[in-house]
Amino acid sequence: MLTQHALVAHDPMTHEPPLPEYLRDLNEPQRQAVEAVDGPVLILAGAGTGKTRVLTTRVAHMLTLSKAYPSQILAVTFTNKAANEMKERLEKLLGRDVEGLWLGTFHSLCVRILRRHAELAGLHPSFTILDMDDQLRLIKQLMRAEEIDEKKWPPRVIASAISRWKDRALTPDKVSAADLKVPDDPSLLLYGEYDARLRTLNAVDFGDLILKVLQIFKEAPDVLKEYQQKFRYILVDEYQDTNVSQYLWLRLLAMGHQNICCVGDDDQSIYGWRGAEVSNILRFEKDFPGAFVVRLEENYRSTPHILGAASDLIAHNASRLGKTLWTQVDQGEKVRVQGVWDSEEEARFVGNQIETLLRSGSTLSSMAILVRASFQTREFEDRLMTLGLAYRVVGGPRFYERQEIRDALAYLRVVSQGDDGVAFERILNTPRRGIGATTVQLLHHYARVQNVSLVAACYTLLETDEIRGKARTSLEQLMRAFERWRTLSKTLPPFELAQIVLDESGYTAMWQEDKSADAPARLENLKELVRAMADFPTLGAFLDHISLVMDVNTQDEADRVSLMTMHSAKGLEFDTVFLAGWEEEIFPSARSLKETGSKGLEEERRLAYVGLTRARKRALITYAANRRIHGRWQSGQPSRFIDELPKEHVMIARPLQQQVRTQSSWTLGASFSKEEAPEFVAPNPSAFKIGERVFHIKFGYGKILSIQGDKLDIQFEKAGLKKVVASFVEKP
DNA sequence: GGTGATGAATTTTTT
DNA sequence: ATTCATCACC
Repeated sequence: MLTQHALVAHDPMTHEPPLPEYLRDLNEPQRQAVEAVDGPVLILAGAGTGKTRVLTTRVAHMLTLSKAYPSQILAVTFTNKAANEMKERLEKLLGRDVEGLWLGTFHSLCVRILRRHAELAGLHPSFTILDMDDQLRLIKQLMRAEEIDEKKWPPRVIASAISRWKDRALTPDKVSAADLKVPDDPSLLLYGEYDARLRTLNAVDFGDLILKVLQIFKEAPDVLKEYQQKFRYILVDEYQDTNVSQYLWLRLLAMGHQNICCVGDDDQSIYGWRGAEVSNILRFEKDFPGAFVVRLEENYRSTPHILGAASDLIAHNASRLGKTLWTQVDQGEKVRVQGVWDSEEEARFVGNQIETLLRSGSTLSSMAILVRASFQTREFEDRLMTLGLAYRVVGGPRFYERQEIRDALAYLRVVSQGDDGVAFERILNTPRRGIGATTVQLLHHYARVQNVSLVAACYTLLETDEIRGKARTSLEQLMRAFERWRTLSKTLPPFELAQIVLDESGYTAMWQEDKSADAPARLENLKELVRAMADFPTLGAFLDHISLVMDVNTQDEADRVSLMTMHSAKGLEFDTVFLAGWEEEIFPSARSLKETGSKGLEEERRLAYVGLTRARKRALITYAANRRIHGRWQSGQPSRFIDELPKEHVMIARPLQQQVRTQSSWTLGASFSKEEAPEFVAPNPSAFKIGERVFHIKFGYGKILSIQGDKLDIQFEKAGLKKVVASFVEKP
């Protein structure tokens, strides 16, 4: 079925069968992991040990040996990014396109299966997929109907409880009321109602995608058998991140042949809070007796100092399988720890370090600032902006989660699926067309009583006199518009239809008339949405795509510093990594400790491990004595993780003290008393003098009028008087 | 039914 | 500090 010529190189010196070329570049454990094609295999792949390479090579190997057709291989990842990367690298390895491989996220693969067998799960194949925002709306509605106090039971908390149950494959009937800690906890009641509501809406949420397929596998043995036979080989990436449902799903599929290969790293399990079970990877050998376990421990990414620091840190965790990363590269720099006065100074310090590195020839894109929580990126953004350094925030608010995009999509969902009540309600009165809460309530009431969709209720009630006045005319107009758009959708390409819908509905006009500062950006986003739709043949295909891929691929090649949380940094690497905000309460996060205790602490520590191991050459940890939280200044202590770092791999600098402080304002932690003097650049005092002639990259030549710290007032010859940052001007 | 003011609560991480 | 919800008033 396949030719091997291109991939096999003969070695005339030995009598061994020739080794395919792709195998020769692997180290011994990697090669073992690739060649153990049959039976259960667990690959414990430490950070930077060539995990993706092993996975892709393994698939290539199976195809080369004609072990299976592409369509008989199931490869599961957690993110769409990982799936795409795997596909690209596989095709590069094989030198051709691979068609028919079942490669994707758990969720996207489940959609594919579920669309095919929807009726078996009590769904129509056109079911819609709700995202978190939809879920929350729905739960709020149910809570209002039940008159449950939203203050006492925040809908977000209820939603997350439901999701956790689904992660653990617990349907409402399997949860016992005794599991609830507080007696009047309405979560379980709402879970039941929520699921019932989803059924009438012909909708599923993310958790359901796995759960419904699981249900089909259990209730329809012939369907399960079909897939068991179809997928002769199963590969799973990031196995430490699987939840119980996903685990059960995999077990059912692998039950017969046991040809399942899971790759993961228990030390990088950082998604316990959304249902991931480290125990899945810890007990793999019990689940699949006789499993072949390989450890990938040779690290190709970081220096020994970085690995040493990370290894000692993670050794403080009790529940782990244990690995020792090693590397052949030279020592390099020690991991540095720097205390600063407050979060503003932290941003200044990191900014200065970046500039220093730039001067020594580093690029911006070789650096990243990693934080615990996304709100921490803000101060760095401000600082980088001031310094005129290009940056990119990775994993921030995502394109398809923006309000205007979700509104636009709601219109399209109603056009595509006339009975999508969630979407319909969203845009019923957006833009304002005089359909207020009273009317919506009326529609809801009727829909619930008659057990029909919101849209159907709308049609029926329009035939009566229940709705009058402005609401009536608006509603009639809207329904007619939808019918027209629906007709158009049969002939027009999706992006043209979208443009018409947005214009005729008055949605575009709504933002055009909006005078707020972000209105132009929103209009731009809407244009971008229409552009993105051009790649899709049908509206349905587009909607399915975006409900799973909530982000747009931005292939931004520009040279920028990356700014992100440690969670979103997983899988990435940079020459230099700044690890900011290593303070108690922040990192480890107080909330994490409060909610899950020592288990939470271990997960935080793994997060620290992930953060550190992102660095190839340099890691610089900072902590601030003071930080503004919710607008209030609060003081903090250095993170316990700093104390856990081994002295031989770390250099702890004396905290920077930019201004004179009273002794009470800043006490050195016990571990910071015996340090060497800071050897890095402190925020540089201005090297300029008043009256000096300087050059600014944007404003040209000018004369310094006054100096305040690192800020200069300069009278530019062409640009006039400006206040600029000292680091941005130079002596001519 | 819409608008604007006031007051409270919020912040981990995301497929 | 910002955002969100509720309430009084148009």
